[in-house]
Amino acid sequence: MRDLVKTFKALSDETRLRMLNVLLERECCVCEVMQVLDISQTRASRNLGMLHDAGFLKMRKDGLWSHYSIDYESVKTYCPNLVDVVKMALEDNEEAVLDRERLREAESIGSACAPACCE
Amino acid sequence: MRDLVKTFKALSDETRLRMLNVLLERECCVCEVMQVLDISQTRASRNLGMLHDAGFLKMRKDGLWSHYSIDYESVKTYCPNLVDVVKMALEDNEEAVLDRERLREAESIGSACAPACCE
DNA sequence: CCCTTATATGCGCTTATACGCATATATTCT
DNA sequence: AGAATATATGCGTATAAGCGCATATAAGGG
Repeated sequence: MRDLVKTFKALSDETRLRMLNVLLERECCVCEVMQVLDISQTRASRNLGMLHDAGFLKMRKDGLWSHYSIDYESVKTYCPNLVDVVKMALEDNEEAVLDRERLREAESIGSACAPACCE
Repeated sequence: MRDLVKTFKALSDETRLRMLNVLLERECCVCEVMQVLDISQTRASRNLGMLHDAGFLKMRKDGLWSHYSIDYESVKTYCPNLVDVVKMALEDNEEAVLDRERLREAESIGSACAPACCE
């Protein structure tokens, strides 16, 4: 029960929903997330950490960068379809669409952070 | 986005998850919920109100009693399967099973509150 | 009309959450 | 080794959440 509460707490914050939204598109490093969502480094790191701690994300260290991505296996074993619920709910959401656009722009003009981050 | 946050906030509390658990069995009035979950009247009323406000429950007034039940239509239009996720997650949960047992006991020996409540 | 019962709510308190600032840690490059 | 960059974290603070107490509201019964 405590784990289930933790799961939903992780989802009950706008910043973290916006993060899941962009990570559902593709893996991102912390500095990409902070630039796409236009939030501080502290805020990006803390909230990505919370989503990771709640089992929604997996993390991959690569040099200076921490790459976060949806951990489909972990989430599925706990709450089937929960990530899909978020995805569907944000599909047509105005702010979520804008964030996904900003993510694509970052891709087309090179990575949001240092070039070495996303090659 | 704000609505989605509100939806998940409603689910990120143990009391409210326990409430959904028993209401997934059947409609209950406030005094039944407070007795099955062994919580105060204030707490029962407030948290049922929050779940109602978030669109998870519908309310039916009948004399002195307020009967709450899952509002499948409302929830489905907003977040398909979200209530099912909760139901599945709590299916084998120890505390949730105990609450459902207490609910059934209340049924077998008459309603938890005044007899007129659940005829 | 008063009393009882069920439910809702204003208020105050306690605890939890979210965040920025500054700093620590870790890695790469020179 | 020292500088630069990316990320994590301790601390203080502002805001929100949860709850109990007392009280308000509302419906029924005597």
